Amino acid sequence: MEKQFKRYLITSALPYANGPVHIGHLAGVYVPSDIYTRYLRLRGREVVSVCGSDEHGVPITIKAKKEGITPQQVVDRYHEIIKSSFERLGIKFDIYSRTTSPTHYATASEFFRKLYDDGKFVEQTSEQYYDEEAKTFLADRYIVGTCPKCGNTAAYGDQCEACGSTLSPDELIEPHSAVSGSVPVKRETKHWYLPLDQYESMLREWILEGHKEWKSNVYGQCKSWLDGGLLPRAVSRDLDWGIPVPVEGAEGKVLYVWFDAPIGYISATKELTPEWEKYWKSEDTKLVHFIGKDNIVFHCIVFPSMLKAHGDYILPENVPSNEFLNLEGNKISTSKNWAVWLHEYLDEMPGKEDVLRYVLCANAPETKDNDFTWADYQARNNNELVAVLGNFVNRALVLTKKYYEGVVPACGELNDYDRETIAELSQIKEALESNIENYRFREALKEAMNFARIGNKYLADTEPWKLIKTDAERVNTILNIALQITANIAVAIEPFMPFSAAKILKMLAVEGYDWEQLGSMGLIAAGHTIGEPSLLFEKIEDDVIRRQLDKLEAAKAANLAAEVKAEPQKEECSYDDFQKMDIRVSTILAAEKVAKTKKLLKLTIDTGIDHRTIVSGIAEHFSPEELVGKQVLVLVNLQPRELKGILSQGMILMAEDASGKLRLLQPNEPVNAGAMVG
RNA sequence: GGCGGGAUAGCUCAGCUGGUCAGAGCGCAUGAUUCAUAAUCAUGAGGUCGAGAGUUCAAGUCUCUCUCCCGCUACCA
Repeated sequence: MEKQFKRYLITSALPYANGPVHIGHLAGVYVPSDIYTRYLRLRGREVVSVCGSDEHGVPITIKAKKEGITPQQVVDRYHEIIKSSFERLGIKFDIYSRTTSPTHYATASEFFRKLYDDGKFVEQTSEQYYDEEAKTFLADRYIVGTCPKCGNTAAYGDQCEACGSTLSPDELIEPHSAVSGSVPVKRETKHWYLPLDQYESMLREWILEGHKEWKSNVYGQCKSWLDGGLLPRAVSRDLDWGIPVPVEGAEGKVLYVWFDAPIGYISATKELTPEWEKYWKSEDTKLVHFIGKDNIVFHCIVFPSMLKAHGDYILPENVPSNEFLNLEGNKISTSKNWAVWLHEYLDEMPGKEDVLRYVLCANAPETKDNDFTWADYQARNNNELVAVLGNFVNRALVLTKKYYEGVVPACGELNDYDRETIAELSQIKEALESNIENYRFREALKEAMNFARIGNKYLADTEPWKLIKTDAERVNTILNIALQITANIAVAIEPFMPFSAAKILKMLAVEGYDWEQLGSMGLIAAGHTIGEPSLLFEKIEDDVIRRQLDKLEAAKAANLAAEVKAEPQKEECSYDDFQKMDIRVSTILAAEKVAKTKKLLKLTIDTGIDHRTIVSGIAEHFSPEELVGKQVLVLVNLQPRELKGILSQGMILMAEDASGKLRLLQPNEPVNAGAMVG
């Protein structure tokens, strides 16, 4: 039941244009998709690979505001950096477009309009915060106020960056607009929703029944969502940065970024070729989305629903999705500058494009999160690329130079060992193909390297440097085979390491080959003169690695310094204000975890005034047992609030250090419960 | 808390529908070798396959419970 496809359409997740691309993006998405695409091209398949910058969404507007420039300037800057660094690494898309392109505006608008006209959306009016002064609706991110948890006065409506809490604007104390500073009011606004629930049975059948071969992480994630039941999702936002909703009376509204971004794949194809429809609308096209695990739901649930709602489009045949790559044991973080940025790598490590491609593929997070370390990078370069691959190519070429002045000797009669070696090569070809076609690039790369391993073994076993003195005739055959293997390597590694493949071809002074020629012993004709040998890879010394590690250390130190910096003093308050707060020393009498929560503890405390219940989000910091009997400071006259159905009457006071750890505040010696603090 | 993914030699990982599946690469040790970027080739690791129980003639491979890591999710005052 394996389907036959006439052509391939490969998409790679659109990088978000609020920062450059780092090794995590590469290992997760772009290196695999490039390998796959190059392989298909080598095989002569009809293939189109599209990508582009995702340039809408709130974070970009925030970044622009922060830097005092326009969103367009932000995306222009990063689009250029991303695009050129991809090119320099040899990530070769047929088109790298962007979602601010006119074609995309038109395509996304038409797409929305078609769904709208066909009645595929549900319209719903809800209350959202509105800034009357700036005359604009406010995204959660644009509402600033005091964090109800940690007291940070600069918490955002969706999150407090000081304590990491996820918030909603309703929770903020004294919310005000980040745009004008005025107090936002709630106002009704209309939005369009895509009723995902209507596509549930289609998705179930398509994924759960039809695509059991998908990677377990992808399949599992989809199943989880489908089993949980799908809800309608809003496809529009009140924002002025994005593609305007193409409907009467929708002024000030734009397409929500996740709705417009995947359509970017379609727009890019449109820009590339007038024949774009045959890629998107014929059943004999194999559509493959390369993404990271954070994108599974959009590409497997949401986008397919959109495509289905539209009606004309095919659905992806597979959605190979990688896990995350860590860096030196820590999560890669853009905001903490804990990353290896591609454009910086290219500047600092010139000529080492393939080394990075190799390491990222060999250590790709295909089944679970993986760790990138510079020590591993160095080891793989020195022990694998230099010692196995580079060395073999060098041996074959230097021997040819030495014994035949660079003229390829003729192949004589083969002996059994020759035939065995050659047979092994075709076996590798098959393994290589099946691994790539099943998106197992790590394994495939290992197979490609086996060409060089076999070559090294062949030379060691046949010992031409000895035979040259006794049986020069035999050496002709040996070196001919060694050179054929070298040419084979150029073909086998091209998808993974295109620069090195080209370098080998140049040293052999030959043009390129087709994938189908892989395994052949007739790639180089006898009598052909090869070019000058040079080193394919060079050893990387410790000091180079040291510099990269130092750079990371510096980033870490800078971070720490920034974190330790105390929050600025809050606004002055009067003595009366302070007096309003009734803080008491209290004793914890009992503590238990609140069912179905991870962070909440239900505490029974003796305030001296009474025994009461407080629910506190500290379960990740303290076990119930260790709290019982402890004295703590409690704000007892805080307005009670219901949490998980339990009425919480007060707040335990805590101190939080830079790492986010909580500490209890206690009197230095026990005092009676109910003692006033002030 | 719910859900998903992961846990296999020092390191990075293969092991599909249960019975040569206890493996590969790197590191390490010993030997061989010198054409080659002190590169290569051969041999070796005795890892209770996260823990425990179960199904089976037979379990990394299936079932259950538990632990730890990573995500997603949840009304973190």
